Amino acid sequence: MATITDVASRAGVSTATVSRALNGKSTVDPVLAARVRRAAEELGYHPNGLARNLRRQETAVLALIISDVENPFFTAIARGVEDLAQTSGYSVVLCNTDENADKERRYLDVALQERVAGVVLSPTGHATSVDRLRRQGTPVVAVDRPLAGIVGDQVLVDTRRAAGEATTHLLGNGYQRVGCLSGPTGVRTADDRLAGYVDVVGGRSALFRRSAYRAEGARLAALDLLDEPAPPDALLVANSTMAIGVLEALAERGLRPGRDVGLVAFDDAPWTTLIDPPLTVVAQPAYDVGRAAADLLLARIGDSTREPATVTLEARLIARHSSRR
Amino acid sequence: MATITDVASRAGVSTATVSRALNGKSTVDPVLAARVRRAAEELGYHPNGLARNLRRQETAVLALIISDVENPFFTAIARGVEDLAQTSGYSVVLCNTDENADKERRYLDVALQERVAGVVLSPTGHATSVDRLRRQGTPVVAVDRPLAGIVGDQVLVDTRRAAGEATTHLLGNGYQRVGCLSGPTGVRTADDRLAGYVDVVGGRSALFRRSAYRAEGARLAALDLLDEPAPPDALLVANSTMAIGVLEALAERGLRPGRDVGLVAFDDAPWTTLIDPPLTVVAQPAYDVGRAAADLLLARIGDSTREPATVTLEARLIARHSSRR
DNA sequence: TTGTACGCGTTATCAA
DNA sequence: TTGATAACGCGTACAA
Repeated sequence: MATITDVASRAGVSTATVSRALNGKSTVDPVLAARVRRAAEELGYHPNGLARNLRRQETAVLALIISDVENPFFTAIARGVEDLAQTSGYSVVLCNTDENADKERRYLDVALQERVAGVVLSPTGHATSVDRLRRQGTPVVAVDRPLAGIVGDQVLVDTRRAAGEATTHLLGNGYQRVGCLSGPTGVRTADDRLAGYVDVVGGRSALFRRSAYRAEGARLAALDLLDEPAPPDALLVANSTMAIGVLEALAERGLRPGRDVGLVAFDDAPWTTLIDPPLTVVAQPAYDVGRAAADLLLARIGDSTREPATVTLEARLIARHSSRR
Repeated sequence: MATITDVASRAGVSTATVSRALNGKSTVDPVLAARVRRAAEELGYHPNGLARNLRRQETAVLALIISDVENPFFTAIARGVEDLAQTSGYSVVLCNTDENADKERRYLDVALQERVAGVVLSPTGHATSVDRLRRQGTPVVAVDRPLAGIVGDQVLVDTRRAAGEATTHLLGNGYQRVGCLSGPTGVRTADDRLAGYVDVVGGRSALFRRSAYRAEGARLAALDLLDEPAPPDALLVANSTMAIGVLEALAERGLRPGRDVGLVAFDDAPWTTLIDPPLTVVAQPAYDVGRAAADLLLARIGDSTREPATVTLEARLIARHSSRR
């Protein structure tokens, strides 16, 4: 693999000149510059990013650490982050933690060791520690869920309010016993959505189960709820992956969404309009969350002293047919 | 940020000893080793991966470059790659090219410049060039689609045969005019699936359209086909994203899957069992494709002289109700 | 077993 | 405008 030294000797100049010519920094004699470019071309020279970053003490890559690549909500965020980052010449690498604290820690280590320019993180849980990154000066912005006990940049969705609104919507459509299926305790979004639900129905009549943010867990939880002596006649479900499990559970019990059991789920996944009846959803502006996060991150990279910002975006209810009889 | 030098002076030893102690390579006096670890701990020392990789001329990260993060097929591959890579201590970073040749080129450059240990690539199209990577000695394995004109490791799915089988299945279920909706020309999987379809129906009676591997494109293409004077009474659709568009098109025309228009689509997306009627699919072993690719890549990293291997996995038809009347 | 010293490939500083 | 040279932080011959 050709190095800058090879190019230099081939062009008959110093490495310094090669560097200057190729980076277009300081001004270089056009003739020399052309010679250098030619030599580089002929040698198939590509600068070694490792050496460059080591020298410059910076990298043009952002790490995006999310908990589930298979969840459309997070992939939409990824596209948002990517699109904005690209405009500033940053590349984005995606790391999937699979809701696993160990993997998360490992990827945070990688981010630290590889000295990425910044990280966008959707923390798996309580135990997430970004201390080392912050100590080292690597900017971190939290998305979707806040970082426990840390003041810093973050982009959140007002999911509690949205959960309340969805519950009210169900009640308004004549359902009497609205239940809720939420994610794991300690995961902020799950806690918030449950809280928003409780805000409306009141603590005494709350009827809910919690499970992992997965289809299978939700299916079991839903079955459990439906088999109660006094089962719910409507369900608020905390994300679209769980919604899949809930729909399966309803099918197993021969219950029809809407008519038998009202349904509202978080996240406007692409398939929600395809099913019968179409699913009423709480659409989160995932793409915009991603863009906002990248925006905050880039701003922070540019100026580490600015005030930490919290951006809160609104979710909106899209009423379709699964929430009416 | 603490460096190895800081640790060395704090522990009262040389940097060489610190390096040895922390990497557990050569043998070090236990007492000194403990002192080193303690000093490192106190300083919050984390080795600089850039410097380390520069020195070692290697990195423990794999790049996975795919064309669509929002396609469950690719995310499943991602999990396969990741799971296998983890067992060997490699991290995986995901790059989304969005079916865009420019982005792809950019990410290939990043991979080259950052000197990743290897890359798993699902090439967007004809123009994909991995010459530079290969020249540099970075192993590349192609997944899903082969790299044009290159002999190298690859993991493919026998999608042509599967397309033929699906077509036969539709014909066998009494559909008379089976049509096909495939992806863009030049994308190997799209070409193959179309070819598999033509293999069965014969060139003269072929009734097909091609569009981007996207819902909207497929919707339009499906509408176009359905509005023909002699429209198809069954459709083979080349992926699950397109299937969404096709289902929308059918709904717009008031056509019911199965009864009015038989339907088989590639990829067993999570929602395919939720719709009514459940979608008959050609399930590709995406997760296994990912594992196999990582396996090949790791083997190649370990031994660059081994024979290039092509792994071909089989897809299987899952007959549900959208393909019968 | 430990330390000294060099080099990995760049870029930035300083003289010329 | 150009070139020699010193870092960046680490790992590893080689010598002690």
